[in-house]
Amino acid sequence: MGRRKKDFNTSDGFEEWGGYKKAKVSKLDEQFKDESKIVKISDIFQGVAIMVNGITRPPADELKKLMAQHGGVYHMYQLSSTTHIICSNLPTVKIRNMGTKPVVKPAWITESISLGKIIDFRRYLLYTHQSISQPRLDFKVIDKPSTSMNQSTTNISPEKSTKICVESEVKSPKKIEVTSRSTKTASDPNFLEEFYNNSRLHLISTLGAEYKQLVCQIRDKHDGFFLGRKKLAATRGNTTNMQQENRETVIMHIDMDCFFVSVGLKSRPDLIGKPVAIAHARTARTANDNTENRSLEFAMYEERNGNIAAGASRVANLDGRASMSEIASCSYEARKCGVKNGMFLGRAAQLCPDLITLPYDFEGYKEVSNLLYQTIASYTVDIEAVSCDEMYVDCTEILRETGLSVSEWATHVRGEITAITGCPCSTGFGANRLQARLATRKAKPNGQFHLKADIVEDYMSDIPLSDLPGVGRATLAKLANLGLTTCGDVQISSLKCLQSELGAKVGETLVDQAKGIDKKPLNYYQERKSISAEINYGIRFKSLEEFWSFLQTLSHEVYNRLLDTGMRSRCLTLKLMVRAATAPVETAKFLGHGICDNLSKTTSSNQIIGSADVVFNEAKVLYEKLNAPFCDLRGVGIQLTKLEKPGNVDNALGKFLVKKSEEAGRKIRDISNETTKPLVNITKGNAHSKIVTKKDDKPNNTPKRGRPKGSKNMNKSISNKGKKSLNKTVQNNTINKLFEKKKNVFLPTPKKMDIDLNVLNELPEDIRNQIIKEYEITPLELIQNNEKQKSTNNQPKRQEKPLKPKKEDYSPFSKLTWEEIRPIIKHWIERETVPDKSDTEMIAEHFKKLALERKIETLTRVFNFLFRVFASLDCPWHDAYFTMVNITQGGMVARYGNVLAINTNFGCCCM
DNA sequence: ATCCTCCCCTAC
DNA sequence: TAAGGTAGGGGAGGAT
Ligand SMILES: Nc1ccn([C@H]2C[C@H](O)[C@@H](COP(=O)(O)OP(=O)(O)OP(=O)(O)O)O2)c(=O)n1
Ligand SMILES: [Mg+2]
Ligand SMILES: [Mg+2]
Repeated sequence: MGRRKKDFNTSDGFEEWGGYKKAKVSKLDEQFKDESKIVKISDIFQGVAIMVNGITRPPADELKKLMAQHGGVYHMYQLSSTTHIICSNLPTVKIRNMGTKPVVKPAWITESISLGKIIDFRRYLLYTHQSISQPRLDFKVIDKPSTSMNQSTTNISPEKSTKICVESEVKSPKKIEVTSRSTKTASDPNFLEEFYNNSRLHLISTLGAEYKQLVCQIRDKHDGFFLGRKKLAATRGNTTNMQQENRETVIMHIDMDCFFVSVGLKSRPDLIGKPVAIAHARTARTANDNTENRSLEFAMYEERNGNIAAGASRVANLDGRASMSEIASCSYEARKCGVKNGMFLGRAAQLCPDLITLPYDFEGYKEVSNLLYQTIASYTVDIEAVSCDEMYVDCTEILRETGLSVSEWATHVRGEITAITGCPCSTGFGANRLQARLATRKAKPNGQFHLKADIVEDYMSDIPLSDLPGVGRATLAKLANLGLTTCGDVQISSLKCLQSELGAKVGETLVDQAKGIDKKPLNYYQERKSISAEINYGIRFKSLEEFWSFLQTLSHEVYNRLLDTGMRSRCLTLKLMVRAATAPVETAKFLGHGICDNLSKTTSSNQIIGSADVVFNEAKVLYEKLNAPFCDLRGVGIQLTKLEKPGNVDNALGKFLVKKSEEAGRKIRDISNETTKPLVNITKGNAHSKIVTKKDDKPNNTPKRGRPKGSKNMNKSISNKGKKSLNKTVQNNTINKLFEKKKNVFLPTPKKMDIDLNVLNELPEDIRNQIIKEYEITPLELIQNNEKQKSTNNQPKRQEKPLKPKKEDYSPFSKLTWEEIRPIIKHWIERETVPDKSDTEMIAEHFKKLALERKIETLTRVFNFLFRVFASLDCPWHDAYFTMVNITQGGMVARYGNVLAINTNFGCCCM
């Protein structure tokens, strides 16, 4: 308060900032080596910038008044072209957002400032620098829990800060050296690879995804002969049961018992029957005490999660030396003491002092998974993969053909799996997936159970809600608030009440579930809707460059995964975990993310993402928008959505081409929604079998593509691990190859056009649509067929994918001349009552490309034609025209910095 | 009404 | 020390 200052004061201790504003980031750390400067900055403690780029919330005047009320000092401060308001010297600063919109946050404020929310800025210290490439200012926060300086772990550059902290408190620089040497963070060059080699969650995610993919492939390639099933039927030797009519659908759920542990015990039979857990840490106590960082974080954790953790806190009773290594899986003996999968080892050891830990064996898990799936696939392909140790199986056919009872079948298949894998498993049976899963729960460990229809109702009422799939801790807490703990409780409560608490959908499914009803059929073809890579461990960036570098690595990773799936994406989301404002800088768990706010931001251009560089640049832009200081990042992820098969890009166009050939012209969208059902029918249907055979005759057009260089491959894949016992189940070479082949596992088998398109046209409409989808017949292909076989061989798609990803977007038009495209467009407008947005955009993208290629004359002809034709159409078409004009002009501006003269005046209401 | 964005929740 | 990933379902609330 001793400081009186005027607006726009650039002296007064703030010169330091002026000094930094020209500094390049790379030079910053160097500057901070001069510790006197740091101290000086710290003198400006409790400063807060409220204004960014001329927008102040609350309004400057009000802020000024507030400052006066609280005895603080108010400055307005100009730096570069940006104005900041600084409020400083306040023991307490609380500001209520009085504006009409949420505050435009300074970069370093991680709390969200919603309307009316009061923010406590007390703890912030502030300094700033200007980053190299960005015109905007970047801030860092220096956390300052108490008024005295000695506590503040100045967060300048971690090495610096640690040093300062330690010197003032512990005076043991030696320790620091040790820590900084052995600490490997995401900033290190090979972090990602090493992380993936050690991440169980990464392993089970990718493995699970591979099996989902594999099931699709097996189904596509399968010849309908199931060796296991045949053998089993033969041993039965009778066919009497086959005559049993109308057998009801029987769903089986099968799941390995404490999967990781069981695999581990294969090489440690001496530990069978003992409480065992799989974790990275060997012991439950760490060498160093970390009480200091933990107490605050744990307190915050309880505060944030207390309501839902309900006494079962993850961090309960943990002290400074309890291991926070996570238990991936624990044996049933350990579970008796209350140990659970996912629990921290330290906590588990408290519950179960005799707990024995075993290390991971990733290769072993892959091997057993593979054998599990192979075994089941020798009986049926009606499989929905759930994860690497678990699946749903429609057993109706098996039971019918072998004439076994459910329990006989269960005994048989469990015996076989146990024999082959060396690991126990459990199976549950029921009329739907829910019943099957609940049956498995009862069966475990190493058992089987059939939840029969006549007892379902009774059975359900005693089931705790926590057993229901989809009901987790948050839902459970809400239900507990309503006084509900069992399915029986839910059975007698009102739908309305549940829905208002849980939401419409969840409430509805819960009511069904409580009665044992599950309307969701098994899904054999699980289509990817998103692809992502995220790392929330080891994220500690010391400079912006480090972050950029990591972001680039991650961009490549996620883009490579996209290539692996053979899909394209139009939408990118950046996901950040940012240290919560009051959370300690050092996390309780070593290199963990600690307590964070989760932020995400999505692109909206809707353009196809054509390269890893595009991913990187988009992610960069999004990061800037999220306003999170790199030093507070604790997790980074990139997610790609709006996925489409290259065939589907055309599908947009395909829509009208398909519609064209079926005069009815019904909504195609339905097809894509019910991808599974019709396919099943087709597989069984007569009309289709011919085509299936054809397809199988010629499986070899599969483009081979390797992973671009840097990608890790260690953790990957369904390998030929399970070979040794394979002959037992050998039945079908094609299928076994799928299991062995690690290559192509990710690829959706590009089924080659070997179908006579004329035959296709004679099929019933829904089947035809399905085939078109399944075979990825591109409109281009259809076009070519329809318009007299142009050049069937130069399919541009797919082949461009390999090692060097092409930058430019794929367009089915790219190989066509305007003369060839014109009749297509004519056809389009004749057949469609209303233009489809994606069709419009696809066409427009082609024109944009022409602009970028400086094909001005062509463009002129194009738009003359379009204008003439579209003029006679109604407003939706005019809109489509404008869309095309706009997108094309985008290309013009990019190439020439100027627009092309195009007639846009239809003299119509929509203008 | 319907879509989009930014979350939160759940499962393995 | 520790390796807290990945995908889908769904809701709130604003934009259209
Ligand atoms: N929080 C978790 C949950 C699971 N897994 C891994 C290890 C498990 O062994 C495997 C399979 O998960 P399950 O849910 O099937 O659990 P288990 O197989 O271990 O035990 P259960 O007998 O209950 O199936 O996934 C994990 O790493 N972390
Ligand atoms: Mg299991
Ligand atoms: Mg499982």
